[in-house]
Amino acid sequence: MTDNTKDIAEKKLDSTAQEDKWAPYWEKEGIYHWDPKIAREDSYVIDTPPPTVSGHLHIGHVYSFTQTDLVGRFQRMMGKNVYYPIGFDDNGLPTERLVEKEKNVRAIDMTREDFIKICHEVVDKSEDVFRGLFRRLGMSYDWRTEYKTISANARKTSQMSALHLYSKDDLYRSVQPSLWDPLDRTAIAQAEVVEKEFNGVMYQIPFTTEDGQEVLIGTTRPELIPACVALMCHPDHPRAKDLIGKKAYTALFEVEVPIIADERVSLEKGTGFVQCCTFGDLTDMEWWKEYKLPLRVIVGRDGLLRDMDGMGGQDWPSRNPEQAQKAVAELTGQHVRKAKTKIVEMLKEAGLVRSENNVVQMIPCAERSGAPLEIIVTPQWMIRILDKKEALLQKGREMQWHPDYMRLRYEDWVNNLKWDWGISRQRYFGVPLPFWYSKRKGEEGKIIAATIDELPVDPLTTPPRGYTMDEVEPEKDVMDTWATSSVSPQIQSQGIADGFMIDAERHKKLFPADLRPQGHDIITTWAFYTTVKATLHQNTVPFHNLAISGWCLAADKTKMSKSKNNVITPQQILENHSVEAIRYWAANFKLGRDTIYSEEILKTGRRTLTKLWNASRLVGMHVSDLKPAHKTAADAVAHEVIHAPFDRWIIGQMHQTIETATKNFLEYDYTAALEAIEKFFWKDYCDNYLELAKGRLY
RNA sequence: GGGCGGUUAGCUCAGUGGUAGAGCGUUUCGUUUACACCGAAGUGGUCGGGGGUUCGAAUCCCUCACCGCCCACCA
Repeated sequence: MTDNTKDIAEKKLDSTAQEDKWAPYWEKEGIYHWDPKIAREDSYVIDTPPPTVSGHLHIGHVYSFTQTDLVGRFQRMMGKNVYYPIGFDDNGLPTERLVEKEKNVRAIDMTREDFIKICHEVVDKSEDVFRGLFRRLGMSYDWRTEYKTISANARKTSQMSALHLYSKDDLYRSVQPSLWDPLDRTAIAQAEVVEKEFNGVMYQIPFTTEDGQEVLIGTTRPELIPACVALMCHPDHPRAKDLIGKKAYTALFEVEVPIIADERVSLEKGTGFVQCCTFGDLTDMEWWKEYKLPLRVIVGRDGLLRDMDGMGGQDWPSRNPEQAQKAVAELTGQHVRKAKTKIVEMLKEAGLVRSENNVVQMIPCAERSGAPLEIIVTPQWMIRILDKKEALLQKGREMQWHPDYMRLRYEDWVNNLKWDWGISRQRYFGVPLPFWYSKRKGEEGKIIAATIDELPVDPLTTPPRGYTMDEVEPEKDVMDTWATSSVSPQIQSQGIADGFMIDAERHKKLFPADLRPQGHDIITTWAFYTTVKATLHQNTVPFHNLAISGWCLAADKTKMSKSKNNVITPQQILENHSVEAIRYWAANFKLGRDTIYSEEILKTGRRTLTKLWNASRLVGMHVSDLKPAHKTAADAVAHEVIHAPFDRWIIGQMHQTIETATKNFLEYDYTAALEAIEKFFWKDYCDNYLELAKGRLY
């Protein structure tokens, strides 16, 4: 008996046994291997999302990754040489937080070296679990391509990207106000900001003008009064004419500031007057830049108030230096939140709180730590994107988005960009920025960039060519993980741009990719940043198609979350359902659509699998001894072996189904393909054809 | 505050101008030598509300409501 006939003799389908049986064969035969010798036009390149190693894979991964696998398998069936890699995004802040939690340590309490060592241990362990799950799910990856964003090759590619951008002045270092997370003590990018609701208090506080008039400002951040550099007023305010150009004195500190008119001050909200501080929010920053106001930064990297010594001196002239210094002494070293309470007390004592109203405010916070953000002035590495909005929009239009409306999220984001892309992080486990600062006489502070052949490099341990470690100050910052994952197509294709190539031949075959599959939650990060990099490096799109998948939601249509105790893990489903049933479930929902986890569909999946199995058994029972004289049905028809009208009918139906399913699949509509195939198989083939065929058989 | 998506049978979802669909559930009947089930027939919907365009609207336009997501510096 052959293996096949043995299978047929098995009455009941045992999916797991079948998987275990076939997996080694697929592996051995390299069924899913990409062949570098085959031409680009006969290939199909997928830029698989490398899952972030920051916890466990969730059911959403199973959902979306399976949807991509369907497309990959379809392209393979179309005869394409499919490049379908898998990687892990295993560095950066999310990973650090996982490590800190799992090992109960804090990065700031240990040496960088020790921390990185622990990081590697934790991610290796997590990745083993990820690998096991992906294999179990039947993902048709070419496992030879497996990469990590912290691997030597990824570090090299990522640093090469930095060097290329630096060489054309699209990457620059500058000391400027940037978004700062005081809890994780690092700069963050615009995409990592989330608005959170807080109950705050709006205070009305009087400033006085040089001629003794009182001007009430509205503020929810009185602790920033010492950082005030101007008093802003709307030009149409009834008092504007009289006040503009005059000097004002801040409350309590009595520091002299100019009164400036600007339309960004609202006449309706607050008092019509607002203090401009360095920095309370983005508008402050805009005013500071536009009116070339002085810098009075009083919030430190740890969120504590500091550096107010100049208060009352020449730089910060105060009418009442003694009172100012007293207040400074009280506030210095306090956390912004405590400082707020403290200063309100002091203001009240001085009779300077005219009103207070409870308000609900939306405050920008760090996505990862949840801490309210500060805008502080630090040296950071930025990628120039604000001047390239039009090019980025154009690239967005050159790519096919599935579904198409997801493009709007991208465009909306690009249109609303407010900051260049900050990529430096004051953290530890990440790809180092490949730069040093010279300490040599005559070139102190000069930035020294690594050369390509030195990559990957860790500036902390290796000096630039021609220098000793003593002659340079290494850059300590690492890159944000998006700075690296945004070159995933380039990591795979081993090249960045002309002159920045690791393997030019391979690059030609794999870049741009055909497909980027990803979730809609990271359009403004991964899809956006990858497009930025491809635009800046090659002035091309990074991929031709985006397949945007939805989320798997809990039964109450909300996101699964531990706090709500409504999480269903991949392991749980795998215990109760076969992989095929799970794949069937994932195939039932269109791209971009969120779905509610449904046992019903899984049951239908199992039923369908059983039906397939049994139909094969029926056919196998009767044809196992046949040695077909004709390879294809069309052949057999031509030779009049198949002559009955119902034979011809089913063959016709099959061809029509193939045509429909192929058309659907080419449009990334695997759901419609499934529907067509399912109808053909169940209704036409089983219910009609096989039932009729029984009359012939028995 | 702006944008996007959704709202279709009890449930999960298809359906983008031409007589309302699938699967599950449910009802009845039939099968039990491919099918811890399978088959046949049936039940079930004024397609979220209102208005408009059209010979004709689930589908296009306007408006409202609710749900979800994305975005937003309002002191």
